[in-house]
Amino acid sequence: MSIQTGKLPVMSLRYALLGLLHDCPATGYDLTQRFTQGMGRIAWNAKHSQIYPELHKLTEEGLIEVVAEGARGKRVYGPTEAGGAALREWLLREPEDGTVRNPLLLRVFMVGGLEPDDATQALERIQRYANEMVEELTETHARVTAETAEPPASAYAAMYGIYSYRAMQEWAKWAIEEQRKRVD
Amino acid sequence: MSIQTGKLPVMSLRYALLGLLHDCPATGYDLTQRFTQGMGRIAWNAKHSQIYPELHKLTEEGLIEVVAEGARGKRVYGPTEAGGAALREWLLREPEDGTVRNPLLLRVFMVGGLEPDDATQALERIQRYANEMVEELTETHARVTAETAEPPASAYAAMYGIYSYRAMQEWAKWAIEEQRKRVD
DNA sequence: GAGGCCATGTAATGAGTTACATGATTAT
DNA sequence: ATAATCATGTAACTCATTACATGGCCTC
Repeated sequence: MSIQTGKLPVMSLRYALLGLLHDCPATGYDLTQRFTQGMGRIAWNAKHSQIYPELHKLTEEGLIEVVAEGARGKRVYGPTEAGGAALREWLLREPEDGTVRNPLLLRVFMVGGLEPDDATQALERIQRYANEMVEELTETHARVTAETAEPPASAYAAMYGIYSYRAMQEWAKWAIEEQRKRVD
Repeated sequence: MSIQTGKLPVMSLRYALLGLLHDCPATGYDLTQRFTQGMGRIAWNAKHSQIYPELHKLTEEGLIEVVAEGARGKRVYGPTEAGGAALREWLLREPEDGTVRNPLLLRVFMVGGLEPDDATQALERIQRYANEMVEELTETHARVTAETAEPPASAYAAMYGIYSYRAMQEWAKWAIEEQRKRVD
């Protein structure tokens, strides 16, 4: 039993990869796609240039392994026993809340820097954006749940997105109302 | 008229700083506090080690200036005309949606990697966490709006947090229900 | 055979965190 | 006096993005 002295490194990317591979074995290319289409929009993103080296490290450490090979140097990875254990251990750990980052929100919280009319327009744009995202994610969720029986990370992510963009709509409505009050 | 070839650098930090200084002139120390207490939890965070150098750069570029000095080398910054213009320009720009990052969500979307019981417990923990956040942010919002007349970035951020953590509660309820279905 | 997608990798640069470092002021 | 908070800064390191680079496979 070891005593925790310093902080654990975050390294969420490796757990993101372990989690995605747990849902379904995949190539680095597949994982890149899944990031940009699914979870990348909601919780975490990574580019192939970061994914490939991380897959190598995880393989060296025995947390994942090549489960199939194919044309064009294709390598399908899956988690090992140790990898599954590492994932579970991370999931059950008390979640220290790491850094949150959302450039879109940063932008809208700054509307105080605009003239009231411009601010209202910016907020209305947010409403429209939230509408679009709810629609898009509703489709995504339907597609993802149709494909697989169990709800994997992407289904959870899509549904979370639906709830949270609805919240964004409500917030924008509230904020527009606030703006209206300020003008009067 | 120039044609955009490459991508614009993101540099959200500088706009975060410009926005916060627009709400109210502040020192690097103040800004650090505001990040960790307010918006840092919801949209963007930065440490003093990143803030101070950026304040220097912004000063060199004439976007902010020292509006007051005090004891202990204290320097209060405020935006210049050019800084205000740069902020407005950024706010009105079509928002390309930059990378979102939320380690907490990443974690909960991975509950597929757990046994049903453990998954349910993890989701219940999320519910409790969301409850706490709603309470905390309700207080924050009340305090922030009491202090200043106009709603600045921190008030918007707090209210957004309230809506979005309520969404998290609803999502967790849904996810727990899904888990229950899987067990049957 | 040409264009698009699949599939992998590395190098250079930029952004962010942790750790190191210092010192004045204020409250107890 | 001594601890907490105010206030600033730099250096080393890690993490993430962009750009560079290559080549096979598949469809039209």
